[in-house]
Amino acid sequence: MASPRTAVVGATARNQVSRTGRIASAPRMGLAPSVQRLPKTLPLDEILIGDCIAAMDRLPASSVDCVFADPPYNLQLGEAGLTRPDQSMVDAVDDDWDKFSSFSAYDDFTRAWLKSARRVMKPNATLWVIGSYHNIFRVGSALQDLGYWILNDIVWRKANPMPNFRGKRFTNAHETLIWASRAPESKYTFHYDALKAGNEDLQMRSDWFIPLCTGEERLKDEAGRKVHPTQKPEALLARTLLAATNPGDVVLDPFFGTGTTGAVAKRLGRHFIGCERDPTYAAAARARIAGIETLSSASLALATPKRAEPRIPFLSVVEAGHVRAGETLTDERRRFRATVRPDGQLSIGPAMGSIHKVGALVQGLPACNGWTFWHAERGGRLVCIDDFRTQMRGQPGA
Amino acid sequence: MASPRTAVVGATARNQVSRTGRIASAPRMGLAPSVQRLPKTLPLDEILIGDCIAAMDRLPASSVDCVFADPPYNLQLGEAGLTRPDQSMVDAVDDDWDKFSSFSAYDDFTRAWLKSARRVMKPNATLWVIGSYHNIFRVGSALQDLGYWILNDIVWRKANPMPNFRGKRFTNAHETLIWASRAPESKYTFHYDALKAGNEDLQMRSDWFIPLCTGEERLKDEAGRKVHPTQKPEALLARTLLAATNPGDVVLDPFFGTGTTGAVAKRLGRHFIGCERDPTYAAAARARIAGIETLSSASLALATPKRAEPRIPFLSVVEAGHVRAGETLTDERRRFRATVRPDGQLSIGPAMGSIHKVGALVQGLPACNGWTFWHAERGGRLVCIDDFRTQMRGQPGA
DNA sequence: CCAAAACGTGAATCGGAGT
DNA sequence: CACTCCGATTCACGTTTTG
Repeated sequence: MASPRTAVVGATARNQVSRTGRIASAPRMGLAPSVQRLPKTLPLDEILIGDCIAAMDRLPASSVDCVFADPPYNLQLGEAGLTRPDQSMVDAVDDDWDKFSSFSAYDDFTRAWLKSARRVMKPNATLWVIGSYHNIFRVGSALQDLGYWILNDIVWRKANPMPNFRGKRFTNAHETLIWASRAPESKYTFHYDALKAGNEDLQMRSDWFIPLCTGEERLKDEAGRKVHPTQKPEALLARTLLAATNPGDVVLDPFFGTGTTGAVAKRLGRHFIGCERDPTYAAAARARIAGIETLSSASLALATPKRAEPRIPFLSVVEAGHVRAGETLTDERRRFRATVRPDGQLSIGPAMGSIHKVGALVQGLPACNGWTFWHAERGGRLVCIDDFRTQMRGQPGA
Repeated sequence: MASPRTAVVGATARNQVSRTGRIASAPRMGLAPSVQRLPKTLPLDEILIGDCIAAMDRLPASSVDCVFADPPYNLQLGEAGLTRPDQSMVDAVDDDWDKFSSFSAYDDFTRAWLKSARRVMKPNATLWVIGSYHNIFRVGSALQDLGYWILNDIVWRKANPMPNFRGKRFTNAHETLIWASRAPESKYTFHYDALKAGNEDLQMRSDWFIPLCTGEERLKDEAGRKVHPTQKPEALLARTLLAATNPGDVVLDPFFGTGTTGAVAKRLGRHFIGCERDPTYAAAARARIAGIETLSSASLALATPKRAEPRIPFLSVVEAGHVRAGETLTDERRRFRATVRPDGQLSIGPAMGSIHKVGALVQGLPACNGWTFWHAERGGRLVCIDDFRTQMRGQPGA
């Protein structure tokens, strides 16, 4: 999948970034959000304090490559609180930021931030949202209504979920992420090959098994209390960013919290822009991210997908002498035979055409990849003509 | 959880049912739906031909214990069709019943049938709906808006999903079920202990690993073609009905199709009411259900699901921190060295790939089990990376 | 007759560059 | 924008055919 190199604003922003990942970012002067000026350059690797909708509305349009959002879940917990079997209290999410008066109010909020985010996204950008059954259906519907195009829903299967203490329901052992492009026609980034290779050469599925954020990774204050109630595991963010962004890309997180998106983005050589209303969360995030080191560019380099490699015409393979004009090619099982012409076409009887056309013709199929279909005899063995192409690609200047 | 014994109409209906599962049902005379009379008794273990909304509106209020619904998904597939890598065509769901002109039209349809179903449900009844990312967010939002109370969202993880043939997305390897009670105050049925006992004494989680409906179970016509494009596996229905209904309960399925709900209900000693528009589907369902025998009440207590052996990708081992990105792995004799990448691939010089591919490459072999070949240094000793995988398998739910 | 290989298939929102 | 052409792309099962 090609990265969206053509988006003008984003390309400009990225070109300001040095190879080391250090960039000259727009100064933040501690002004209240309402009087901050429209930034001429993107506030890269910064945390914008204040309401995320206002903050996003001040960013230039079409300027970020990806959005990761972990919005309030609109949990509808009773007043009484939940107790464990030993009568201890469960530290539930009861923060003010998770209070909405109704589904309608939550919908208004959801549509507003999704709309603001969409303006800031480049045409080929994608967005991730995570949620639970309390809010994810509202979010998904809003996404579709606003013109986003859902690419996958992803299930984060928790290795160690909180049990259901009352025995009244199934253990709530997963959360849902929605991955969507800005529009149906977006040419989004997806590192299919890298994900497949990291999954023992099988396609990565829509169900991911990842532990909760606990232990060392979980941010705690001086008293040992968790700083944020819903801190997400870095592994989850890492998989999303590895899949859907390139090194140097800009990732926007409207609900930055304690900065997991920023931490992972920095480690993986991506840039982030965070919005966070709570200065305490933002301060924790800033300190956390300062301690992160970017991995070496060597370990971040992506495998080049086949379709991005330079195109080599079959004629060049003939011209280079790997295959000779007049020679006969066959398929792997020697069922069909065709003759190589000096102009790089194949002929079989009166029919003539490209390696693909003739391959399709003899098999009676609508299409065929001639590179993998046709073989030449070399020392008594059949060699796929794609091997010659691979060989030529290895040569500099090919 | 108490079963809804108090609901008056349902109790009456249930008392008419003999122990054998044979019941004296209201006569169906092949009348068109519009002239059928309001049944005085529930049409138990019957299939009502025609539009499900009209059919449900003719049933008495507060009369069923559970609803299972597999509505149209509103897939929005392109004109072109999808080909597999071998150029054969994918047999897509292109039936008329899955065609809607817009999200708005689909929403209207969804709200209408959910509203009709809710009237027929007893106060303590629950409803299951299955869907994919195409429709499930619309369904979930509508549920919430109509006053249903979501209890869980359940992920059906498919053992053998269709792959993504173009390498453009994550393999769509799951579907989502929503389980909701009629209202927040419903005292619904949930067989917590039975499910736990059938799950190696662990609480049943919200992610279920179940194979597709294939082989013998899949209904075929004389020509060997599948009768229905989206027949659901009986194992899926069995788990929902075992969890949320009691023997003798009445289960309503507004989109009966080829009758999986009816077949499983009968086998498990529950009653069904099916609505189906297509007489061909209904006829197939009727024949299918006639061949089902109800299990003995003794064996009903034992029906339990199995847990699958987890496959753990190397990426998960990296994400879990057992192996660090950037770390060097070697073989047992320290002849070869490779670097771990954050996406779960290994790299060695310019070459890169899965643990298996790179293991094969350095040894010059056609294949290699990377799990047993590669080792990490831990406290001066080499530890096989397979040990980390074994460690992770110990986690419940993996 | 048995083992191995080949074949069929499942709710799918599944190109992109060049002309 | 429409059209042409290159050429990349699949996993787990169950069934059927081949050796």
